[in-house]
Amino acid sequence: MERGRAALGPALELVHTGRAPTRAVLTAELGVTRATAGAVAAELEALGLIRVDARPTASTGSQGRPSHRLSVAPDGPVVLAAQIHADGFRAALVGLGGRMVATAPGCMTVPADPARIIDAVVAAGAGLLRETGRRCLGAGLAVPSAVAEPEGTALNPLHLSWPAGAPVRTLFTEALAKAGVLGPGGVPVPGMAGNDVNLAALAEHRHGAGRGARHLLCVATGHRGVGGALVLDGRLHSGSSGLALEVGHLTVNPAGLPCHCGSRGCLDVEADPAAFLTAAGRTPGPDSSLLHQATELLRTAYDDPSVRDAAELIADRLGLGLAGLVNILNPDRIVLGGLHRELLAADPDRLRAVVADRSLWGRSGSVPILPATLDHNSLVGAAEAAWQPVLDDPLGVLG
Amino acid sequence: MERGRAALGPALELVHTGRAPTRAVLTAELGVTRATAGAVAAELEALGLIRVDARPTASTGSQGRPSHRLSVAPDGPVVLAAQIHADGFRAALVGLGGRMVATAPGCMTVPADPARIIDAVVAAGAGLLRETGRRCLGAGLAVPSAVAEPEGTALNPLHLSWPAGAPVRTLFTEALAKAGVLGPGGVPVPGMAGNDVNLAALAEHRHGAGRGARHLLCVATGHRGVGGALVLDGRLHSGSSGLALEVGHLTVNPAGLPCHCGSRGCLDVEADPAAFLTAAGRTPGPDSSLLHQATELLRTAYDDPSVRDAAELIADRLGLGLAGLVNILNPDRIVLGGLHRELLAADPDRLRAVVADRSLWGRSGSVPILPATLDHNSLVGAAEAAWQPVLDDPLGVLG
DNA sequence: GTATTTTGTTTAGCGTCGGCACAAAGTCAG
DNA sequence: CTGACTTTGTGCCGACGCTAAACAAAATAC
Repeated sequence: MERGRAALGPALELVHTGRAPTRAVLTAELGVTRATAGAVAAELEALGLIRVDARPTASTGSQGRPSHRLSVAPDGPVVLAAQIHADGFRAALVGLGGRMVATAPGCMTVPADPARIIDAVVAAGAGLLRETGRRCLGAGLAVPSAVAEPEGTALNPLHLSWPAGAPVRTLFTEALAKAGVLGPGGVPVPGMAGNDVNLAALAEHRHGAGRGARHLLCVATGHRGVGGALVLDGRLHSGSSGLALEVGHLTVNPAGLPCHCGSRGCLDVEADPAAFLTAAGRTPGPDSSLLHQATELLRTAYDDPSVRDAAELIADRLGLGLAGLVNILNPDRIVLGGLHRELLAADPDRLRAVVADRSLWGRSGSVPILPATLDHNSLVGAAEAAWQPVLDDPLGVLG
Repeated sequence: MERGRAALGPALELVHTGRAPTRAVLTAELGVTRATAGAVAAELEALGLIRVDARPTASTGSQGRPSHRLSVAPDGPVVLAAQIHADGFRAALVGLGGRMVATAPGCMTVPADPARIIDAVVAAGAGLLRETGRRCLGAGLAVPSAVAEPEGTALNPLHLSWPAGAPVRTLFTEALAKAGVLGPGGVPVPGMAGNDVNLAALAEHRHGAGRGARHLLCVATGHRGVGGALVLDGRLHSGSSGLALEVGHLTVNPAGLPCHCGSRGCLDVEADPAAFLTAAGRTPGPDSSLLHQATELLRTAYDDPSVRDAAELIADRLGLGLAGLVNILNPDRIVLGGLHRELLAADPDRLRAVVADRSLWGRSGSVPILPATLDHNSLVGAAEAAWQPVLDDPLGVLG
């Protein structure tokens, strides 16, 4: 009776990522018959997740009956996405397709303990849900720290002056229950928590510069330190305990600065915004503005030789680290975020040349290196994590 | 009518890896009903791949009807496995379960060009097939070089004095056709080719020290250089073009020896058998005996302070490299082969301590590091690669 | 010896999907 | 404008592959 139950998840993911604009291509992508694809689309529409245009698309030039366009339901359910960073937090409602429906930024003038700030960001999200009246199907939280699995604890939330091992997922889930954020069936939605760079990589893979990549490597800075993430065949690879891609301690300058990890010349201290500012002869400001300060300097004063030299120095070190990662992971695309995105924009060729030169197989076809393209990609990534159960089994969540 | 088609592959893999000793646990592992599991087992038995014991197992102590044991068919079909290394080649027939049915070693006194030696090893394998009269379902070849995908070319067969880019998979497939190695339907079997360490990792994961690991990292030496491999959720991760886990150029000694990659202090030149022999004050012999020479020295003269010191030096460097990999890959187990296996055996605690100390989260639960346990694991791994199509879809190959 | 537990088999039933025919809605050729 | 063609969407049927449930078999437990 209900046709196409197994294909329901894959079909939703295709529409979600914009790879199934019509039922015809959905049929081809799923490898099923038109009958099944039609039933799948009807089912997803009945669930309120996608929309099938009543009018066929305007003439495409090709002959044959025109297809009806598929798209995510514009006022379908959403997920609650939250991000905490050094200078504040941000809550948002995100629909399918990575569509940001509503956002609420928040400041944090004094460092707060994990429970307080997580409560605050959830309260902001719950407010958005009340204002918009949207159904909520899940919730995701991005934090600037490695998050251990399956415990859901933040292992190194250094930039938030939190205690190591803060149980962020539990706190998030409890805050959601307290705030009355209910999912299908009236039960509180479970909270997902993850590292911000990991989640940003997921977002870039689904909706940004990483679309279509099979093995996507992302490297990005916040204010301090360098983070990495890897998406393999569409799934985030976070290692056996969530701690993979801690790339900050690759050695990129053997005679460099000592690092808190015990070694010296780590990527973390040699290629982050603070390192760039120092190299350019500038005095780094407070931690919570390093990224902004570095980015502005790079954008406005690139003609200044000291800035240019510093940019090239940092780019060379980053290139060395990326080359090491290419030798180990062999990705087919690299996306850079934070300061590294700006370094790439300032001089794309230099960085690419260093990576090609220092990676073993660089000569025989180098890896494309692209800047991140999404605004708030960690936030969208938190939403992706929250959507994942729905994408895996729509009926299991909504049935 | 034909019951259990989707579960056929998973079921075969369970029996193949020894995780389904009876139909009862097969039922549980597959998550199907007893009826389906019984039909699946019957189908696999009819295909000649597994055997269902006629007599029930001896009393197990637990009550209830005793189960009939499942095992791989002792005289079922085989695959042709081949390995080429610096001092010769080896051909074998390998059945399901990693059972070596017949082997034929071969020497190579003078360096030969790829086509000649591949022809020779295939001829040896074809001879074994004629002698034993076994059905052949596939063929796999292990070479000491990165193998590019999808081209199937050997990119750095340095130890074989082959030209870089030798099309080993094509040569292998052609040799199989020439030698008349036929599969089901009388068509020549296709040849698979892969890096020896990669294939060894696959073998250790299925039948050796890596059994049950979710994310398995293998690191091993041959005579020169260091190789790595990663098995993720049971599948070999060889990157987007087959070049992943080229771990030989991690920096482990910033002030160390220059490497042909342009850097200095790479794992390749700092932690291979030649480096160990030099550190111990011994004169390295010819390339094709370095591993043997180093292993013997380590086994017989570990009381000699110079040997012990050298072993500890190399182990420390290896530990540094492994720690870097742990930070990036976060595996839940590490298996070491070649000289590294012996270093681990000589002093297990030292290596584990270095890795725990230098990896970021070592304190909160360090990664188990184990020695490889299979003889000829690259050869068995080549067989695993050849079996893969059968494990994925038995009917597609045999139906 | 009977009850209980666990395993294996048979049968019936049903859900899900492919195949096919048909309808719908456009372009193309004359 | 009309008819042929192409492509998309839908309804119906049948087959395949599974579950469920009852039954049978073979051991242990009391």
